[in-house]
Amino acid sequence: MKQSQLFTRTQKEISKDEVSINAQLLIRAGFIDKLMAGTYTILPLGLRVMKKIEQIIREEMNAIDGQEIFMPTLHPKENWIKTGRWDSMDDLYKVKDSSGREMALGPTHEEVVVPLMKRFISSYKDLPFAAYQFQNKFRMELRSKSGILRGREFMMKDLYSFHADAGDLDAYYEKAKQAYLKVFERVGLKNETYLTYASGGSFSKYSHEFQTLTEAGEDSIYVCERCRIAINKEIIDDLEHSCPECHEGNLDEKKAIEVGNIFKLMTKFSAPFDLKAKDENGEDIGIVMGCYGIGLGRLMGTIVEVLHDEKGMMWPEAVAPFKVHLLSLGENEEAQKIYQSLVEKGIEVLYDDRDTSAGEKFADSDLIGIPYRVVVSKKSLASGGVEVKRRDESESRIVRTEELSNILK
RNA sequence: CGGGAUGUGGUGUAGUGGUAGCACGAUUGGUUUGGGACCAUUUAGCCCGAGUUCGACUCUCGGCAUCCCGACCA
Repeated sequence: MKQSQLFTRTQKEISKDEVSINAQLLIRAGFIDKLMAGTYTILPLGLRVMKKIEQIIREEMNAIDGQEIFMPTLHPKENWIKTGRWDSMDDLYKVKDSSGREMALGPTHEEVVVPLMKRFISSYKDLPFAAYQFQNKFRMELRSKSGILRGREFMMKDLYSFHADAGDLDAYYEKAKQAYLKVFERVGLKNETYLTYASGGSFSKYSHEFQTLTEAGEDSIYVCERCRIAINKEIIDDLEHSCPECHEGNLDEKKAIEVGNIFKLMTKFSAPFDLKAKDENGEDIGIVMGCYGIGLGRLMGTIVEVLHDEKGMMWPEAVAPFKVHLLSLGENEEAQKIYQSLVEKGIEVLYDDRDTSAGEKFADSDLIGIPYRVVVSKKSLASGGVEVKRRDESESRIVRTEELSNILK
């Protein structure tokens, strides 16, 4: 894409109110725009990142046999009455239509997915399976904060699994756990993300969160470096301050943000909707469920919090809006040719063809944080080609133009 | 929801009970082109409402918004 055609532009300065790093960088670079506290427009560059994150998650959910669906945002009140959450969930957005009918804006989708599955599950033979979606969730946060890390409306992947018994749920839960670790590895947060024991509520001893270490986080976790796991502070006393795997007490307290969680729901939601199946003997069995969530916007924000320097963002290749940032300095015809040839080879490239100063192009390139910067100028051409520099390295090198696409493979 | 801070062009700020100024940005034109270049040009503002007052951006009250701390948070 030509940068001259991008309707967004970068900003050098940002309102002093914006103190969180993810908001500062994403807004300055034109990835997102704030509409209200906790609600953001995703702009072209930001959406490219979101779509890459989405696709990675989709591939991993498909790999554990998740079937993608898309459920509505508007939910009938009756379903929420049935689970008791119409009254008990205080961050539920309630809306009314002109006839006075009340509805909820979905903060999660058990109230939709469970009644839905009543239509399709009748036998143990229909089990197990899992369905998931990418959907905007609404939560009436009393205090949204930390840029896009805690919003009131946010994109989330939620997967629900359905099983004939707890043992089968356990097995699937383990698969989901591994799939989640894969997702966080693929988006570039492997080293900072810990499987974390957290409170399980009333139906299982512990749930698991995926916590990424960052000062911007709102949770405190205790990390066991040796086992690569952590314990949420909320349950540390239950575990007597020791690692549940190796039972050592040598734990570090760290700030972290919850980027995902997985939960055994058991029959908590299947029961109120009377979702059951027949077993081999024709007897009714209650269906046990698991749910598994990842907030996409929060994940994007977390990547920024973890991977940036004083000049801007540093996107991992897997989620970067483009692979290559091609800068044309001064007038030269070579840049345009290189751009076309890279595009023809299927390489995603943002081409800074704007008529602005070199300094501005460099600054913008550092801010936007595309993994490879390729500079075409009289100077580079005189030294034999183009200058290639990785965003996360300080040294650049001159590459002959013909070899460029090989380097970028 | 409890506490705190702040509201003046897009951003950062100055200012006085009596015509709101500067810088950056943005626009347009031109000169530039290896780290946010230069010249000219144009543009845009006192959060909202009530009160006090001859007169309120300024004082009072009430609201609203944003950010921060806490609480809450599958």
